[in-house]
Amino acid sequence: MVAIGEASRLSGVSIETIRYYEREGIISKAGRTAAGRRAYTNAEISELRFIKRCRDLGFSISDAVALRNLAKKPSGACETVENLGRKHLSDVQAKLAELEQLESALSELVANCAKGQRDCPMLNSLMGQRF
Amino acid sequence: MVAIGEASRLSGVSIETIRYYEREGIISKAGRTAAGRRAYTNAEISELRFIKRCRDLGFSISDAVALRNLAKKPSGACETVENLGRKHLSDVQAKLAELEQLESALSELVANCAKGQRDCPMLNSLMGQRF
DNA sequence: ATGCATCCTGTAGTCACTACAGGAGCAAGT
DNA sequence: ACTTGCTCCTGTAGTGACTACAGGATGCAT
Repeated sequence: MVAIGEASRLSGVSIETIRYYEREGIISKAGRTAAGRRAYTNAEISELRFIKRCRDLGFSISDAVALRNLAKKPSGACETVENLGRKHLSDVQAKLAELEQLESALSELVANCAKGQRDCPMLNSLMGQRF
Repeated sequence: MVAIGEASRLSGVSIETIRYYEREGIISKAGRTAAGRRAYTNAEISELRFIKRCRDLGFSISDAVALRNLAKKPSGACETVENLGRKHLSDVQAKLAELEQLESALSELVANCAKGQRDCPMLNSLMGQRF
C-alpha cells in the first residue's frame, strides 16, 4: 500500500490525473488510510500503468477503459481487442497522412520565404486576395 | 454585404465558429442590419478565409491572429512570418515523428493479434503484468 | 396568414487534463 | 515540544477551439 505520490511515480500518471480518473469513475475509488489519504495496491498501480500505456498509444480514455475491462475478463477478448486496435491504427494512419500533407504544404510555404522577395510570399499565399 | 450564413459558405468557417470568433475578439464585431443581423463585407470574408487557411495548416488561433495582423501591416513582416512558419513547421515535424513511432508500435501490436494466440498478445503487452 | 429557413443571444458541453486556493497531516531535525 | 518542509486533501475554475442546444425573432415566398 503506497500513497498517491508513490503510485504516481510508479505508474507515470500524475497525481492530479489519478485523482481526476477517480473522480470520473475511470478507475475505482482507492482505499483510504485512517487520516483519509488514498492508498494504492500493486494491482491498482498496474491498472494505472495499463491506462497510461493505452493513452501513450493514443487510445481515448473510453477505449482505454474498454481495453482494461477486456483485460480483466477471463478470456475470449482477443478479437474485440484486435478490432479496437485496428480501428485505432487506421485512425492514426489517417492522421499521419493528413499531417504529412500539412508538413509538405507548410514546408513549401516556408521554403519560398527564404528567397527574400519584396512581398511576403507566405502571407500572399494565405491571403489569396487582399483584405 | 452578406448575412452570416453566406459568409460561412464563402469562407468555409461555420456560423457558430464565426460567432465564436467575434465573441472572443478574434475578428472584429461585424456590422448589423436594422434588425440586428450581422452583415459581412468582402474584406471580412477574406479575413475569415485567411484565418481558416491558417487553422487548416495547423496554426493556433493566436498564431493565426498574429499572422493576420502582420498581413494587415504595410510591409516588413516577412521575417516575422517566416519565423512563425518555421517554428510551426518544426512542431509539425516533431508531431509527425511521434505519430510515426506510435503507428509502428500500434501496427506491431495489431500484427501479433493476427496470429491467433491463446492469450491476447496485445493485452499482455499493455499489461506488462497481471492486475 | 402561413410556413419554413435563417438569424439572434446566452449557456452548457466536449476531451483530457492542469492549475490553483486554502487547509490538514506526516516525518525528520533541533 | 516545536518547527520546517513535504505531501496530501477537497473543490473549483481554466485550457483550446470549438460545438450544441434552447428559446425566441426575422425574412421571404406562397
